[in-house]
Amino acid sequence: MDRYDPAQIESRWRERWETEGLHHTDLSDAARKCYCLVMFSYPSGDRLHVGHWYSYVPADCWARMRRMQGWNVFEPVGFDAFGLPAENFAIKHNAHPADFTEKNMAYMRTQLREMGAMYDWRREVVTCHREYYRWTQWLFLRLFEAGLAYRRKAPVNWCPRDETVLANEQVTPEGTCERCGTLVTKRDLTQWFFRITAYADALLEGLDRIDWPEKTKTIQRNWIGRSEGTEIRFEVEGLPGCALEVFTTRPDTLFGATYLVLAPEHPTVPELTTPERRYMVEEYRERTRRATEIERASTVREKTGEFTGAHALHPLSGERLPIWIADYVLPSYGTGAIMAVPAHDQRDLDFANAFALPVRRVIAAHGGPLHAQPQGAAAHGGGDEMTQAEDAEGVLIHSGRFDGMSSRVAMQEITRELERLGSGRRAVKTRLRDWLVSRQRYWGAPIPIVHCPTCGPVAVPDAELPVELPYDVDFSIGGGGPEGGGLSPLGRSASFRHTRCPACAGDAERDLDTMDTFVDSSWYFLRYLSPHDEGRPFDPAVVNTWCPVDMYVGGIDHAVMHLLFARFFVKALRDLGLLAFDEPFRSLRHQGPITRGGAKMSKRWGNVVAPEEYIPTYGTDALRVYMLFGFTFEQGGDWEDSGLHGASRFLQRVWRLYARHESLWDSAARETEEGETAERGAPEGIGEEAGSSNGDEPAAHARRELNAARQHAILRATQDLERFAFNTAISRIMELVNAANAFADAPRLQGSSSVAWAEEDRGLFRATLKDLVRLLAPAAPHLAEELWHAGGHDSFVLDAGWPEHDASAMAGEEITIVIQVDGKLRDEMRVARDLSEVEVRRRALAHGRIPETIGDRSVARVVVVPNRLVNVVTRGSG
RNA sequence: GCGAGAGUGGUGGAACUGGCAGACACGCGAGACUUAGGAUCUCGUGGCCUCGCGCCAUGGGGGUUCGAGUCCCCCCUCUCGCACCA
Repeated sequence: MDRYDPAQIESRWRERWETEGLHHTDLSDAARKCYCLVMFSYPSGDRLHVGHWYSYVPADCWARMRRMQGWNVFEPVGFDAFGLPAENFAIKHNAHPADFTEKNMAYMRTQLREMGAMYDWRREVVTCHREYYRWTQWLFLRLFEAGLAYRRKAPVNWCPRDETVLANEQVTPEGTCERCGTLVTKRDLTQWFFRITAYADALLEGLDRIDWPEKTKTIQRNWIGRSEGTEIRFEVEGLPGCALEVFTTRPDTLFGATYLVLAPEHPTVPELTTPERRYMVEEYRERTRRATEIERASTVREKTGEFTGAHALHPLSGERLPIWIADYVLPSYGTGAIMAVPAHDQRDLDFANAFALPVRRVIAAHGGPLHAQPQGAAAHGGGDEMTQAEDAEGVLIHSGRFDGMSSRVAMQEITRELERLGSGRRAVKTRLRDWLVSRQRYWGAPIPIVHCPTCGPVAVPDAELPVELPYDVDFSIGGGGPEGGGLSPLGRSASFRHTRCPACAGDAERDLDTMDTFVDSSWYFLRYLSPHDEGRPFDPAVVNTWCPVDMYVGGIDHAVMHLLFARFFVKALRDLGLLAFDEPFRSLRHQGPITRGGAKMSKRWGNVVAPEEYIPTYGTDALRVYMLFGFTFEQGGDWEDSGLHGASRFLQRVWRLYARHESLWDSAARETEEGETAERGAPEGIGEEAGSSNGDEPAAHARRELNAARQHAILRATQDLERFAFNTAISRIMELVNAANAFADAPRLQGSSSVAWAEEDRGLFRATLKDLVRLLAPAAPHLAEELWHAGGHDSFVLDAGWPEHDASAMAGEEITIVIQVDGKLRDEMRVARDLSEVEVRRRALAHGRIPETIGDRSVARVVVVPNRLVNVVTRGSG
């Protein structure tokens, strides 16, 4: 064996794997199927850097172990090729997104190949290809038919820079565009939505059945934001037939309501505003409209609002309640109107204090005396203004016949009473809004709808799909968007725009918007299973056996958005009878971010670490090992060249280990086929009675040590890989390398060549080398392949099976037991593993300096932790 | 503000249900081999000191326990999520 030359080894094996189709998965065999998926790449203009590798390499490492364990692993790859960044990049560089995307993907493919992952390239999926988006459109139409895709005019998020609407999920908590960072504004536009809110409960329920990080589930639960409460109807005084609906989660505080507040945008506001209040109200509404999301969402801001002049009538007490508008009530949540209970809601209290509105306590602390506070004691003007709302549940007071009830009971009783009067009902509200899917941009799948002046929106017949995205279109930004008198790019193409109505054959116009790219990525994992099927989006037979995806790896930045949308899609398709399962991703893992100089890698900062820079000198395997060993998977960390250097040194050390014992290792395959003992965990002389056969105690001892290291490595590396603890898995393998070197360098072998060793040593050592190369294979597949073949094997290491842990081989192992006296480490002793507690205790008390340490104190207690330690507890000195 | 998670050597990071804190590495130091070393190998490497089977050490302070990085309470710092959601 020559020097370790990764460049040469790696390209050679990658070619062999490719030509032999080693990574092609036979999907007809689903008996032990394992669908391992990574979030596919986005060819936006940046090439893949080590940050991308950091989700792909660990996923591949895990998948390789699964494959070696005998699973039929499917690991596909593809491109999320539509989308704004690609389009913006193309505009900036005066290119066409289609051309530029193809070019970019071509480069990324070579990058991905260099990574040495087990991708089945025959099943690549590219979302911007007509063969794919045809089915995206087809699926859109199924949702349309089912009423799950609909058009509606609504205030929507508008990104002025990208000139398109955005889904709520694409607006950051700061109110900026998730893609470009521009402040998002609101516009009233007619847009396409997917009715994801209809699946709020299903989306919540499904979370309990999937193996996802708790954090991610929490984020989704919060995003969905389900709350149960009561909708209450308030008649407006003097306006018969005009009633306001409010939503509250605290119907028990109904008698504490002292005014109502509507969102400024509430549609009833103009109708009920009195003439003398109209000017102020209109002005306030205008001011609100101009305010940005951030300004409005700020909780530290002073409360503002205006009185409408109108009054509502309390449904149970008949009391007159003033109706206000204020921007602390959001138009998009609940009914856009609230009953204000200042005594028991901080926001209402702040508002009441700002505008001198009355405060009435109606909930007393549990167990406290009823009517403890005289009516109006805390009311405004009483001198001692209430500043802290009492939002805890308790017992009702000042609530008529509901007095004395607990909040819990009163919620039900009051709701029941309102239902009886026809003034209310139980209701469930969610924070989740319907998913806005139309985009006023070019680079996406056209929405397959035709707008006919007589028939309205009509589906394009399936047979006419795809509605092809025209190539020759002016997709520049600057039209001003739908409100600026401009048209979305597709509108600028007359040939695209004008068509015939599929229903009445009259002149009609195509929908001019394209779909959000999250639609593309909501079903790509289904398409991977039959990417070339021309008759349907996916093959139900294959999809229903291979899904859900067994392991999905990607960043937590998609906790809402992609991961929520894909779940919705699968649930909707299940209900449409197209799928037999309803959760797409059974297990999910998030990698942490890889930074450089503490900052996220980006072209802008000029801190991108390109794999190509390192592969020629260090090799792919070193890069892979560094990615796996140098960080905690879920945490990520800062890139350090020195870490890569260390990983490379480790691989060199492995190489030298095999090179030094080349002659011995060379015969590994043959020896194994002879069915000798090496394959089993405990060759002759390893067991408890070891050494008795030839009386060579040091030799037997050395063999026991090596075998123990070997078994530990197998056990721990396997466990660690399974739980995505790649860094510790690699460290177990390093320990085994160290142990193997120590064994071979032992003085008793007098530096003799390993082929000259005793048969027992040779057998064990060969078996160890054989296990080692296989343990290493998921992390460093090229090197492992090379070594495997150097060991005389003809098959690929991927098909060599996974080393099996042999517990019996560890039985005779000698271990160290720590002896403490009163919790302090005082000595240690070597005993056989699993020695009885009684015996361990007896020996510990007599061991070395222990009796001396105990002195004349009496032993109160002896704690024995099996195979770990003994703690002698004394009872003071005598 | 609410919720979740995290604070461990010079660095990355280990430590399963409480059981030798710092595995495995990087870096550093000393030595060996070398014409040379940014190669390789060996040894050492948390702090302190009176250099001992010594003492102190897992953000700080209390507690439970034979025993606490791990469990409980209080505080500090950082990260993330939510943030007028009625």
